[in-house]
Amino acid sequence: MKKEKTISESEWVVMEYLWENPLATITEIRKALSANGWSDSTIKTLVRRLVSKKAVAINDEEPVFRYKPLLSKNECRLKETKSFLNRVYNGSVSMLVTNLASESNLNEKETAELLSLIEKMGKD
Amino acid sequence: MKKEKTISESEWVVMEYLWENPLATITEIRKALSANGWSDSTIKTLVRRLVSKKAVAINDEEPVFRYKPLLSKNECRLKETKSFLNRVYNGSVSMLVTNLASESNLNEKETAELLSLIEKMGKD
DNA sequence: ACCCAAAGTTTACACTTGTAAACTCAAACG
DNA sequence: CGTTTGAGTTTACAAGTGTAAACTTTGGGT
Repeated sequence: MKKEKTISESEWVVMEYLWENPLATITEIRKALSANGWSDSTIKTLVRRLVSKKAVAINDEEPVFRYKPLLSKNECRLKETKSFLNRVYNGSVSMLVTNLASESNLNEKETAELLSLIEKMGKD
Repeated sequence: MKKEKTISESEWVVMEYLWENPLATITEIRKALSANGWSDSTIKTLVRRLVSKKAVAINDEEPVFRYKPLLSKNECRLKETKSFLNRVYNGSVSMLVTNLASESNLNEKETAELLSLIEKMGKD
């Protein structure tokens, strides 16, 4: 069993940026993320940790290093979604959606339609 | 700013049990959860932490202590769901559902219907 | 040729989480 | 009554996270 390193909340923010800007330099990353109130050091640490988790790779052809995500946004999302679903909703998509629906303002009929569609998704 | 103590993954398992069995005694909790491979001590620690996080209350009227959840499953779920949505899907329900739909086997038309329903939910 | 700022590396430190042993105290058993 | 046992409390300890300072090296400017 490998370790299955997870991406932490703060690290996600960095990943989001890298997904939008693959091959960014640190300067770029710093510029963009310092708005979050993070210091230089913090950002460097986050990037370094992502590299050591093999979520980001370093391109060191040129004088400057460029950082590139190794995992796609989609695969990360799916993984997170799955673990979230299991933890909070026993893996049941329909329960999740029911909850979302009840939080917003769908009426009875709409909710029913929604659920029947979800059912078609097969394994909830 | 209050601390916003969060319930960890392991603690969540304990909460699940308490939601099903409010006012359970430790012995009961232990019996039920030792199946997860946790030692006695571990379970006691988890319960204690939940108490200190004010997620669980102690009823000490009788000789034995009984533990009771202070937060409902629904409110915990909603809170988790919201933070998950923000973290992973920028708070967009429709993006989440799109992703779930694409993972299963909805066809074009079904997916479209699903999305239009989700749109009716207002704020994505 | 020399200094500085920025890139990259090392070290730090408190808090949370997973996991659990050790200790204390009272009730139950024999 | 003394001993075992389980409930509750204290202490432990490594890994992960948030957050960042300090140190080192090096290309660019003067």
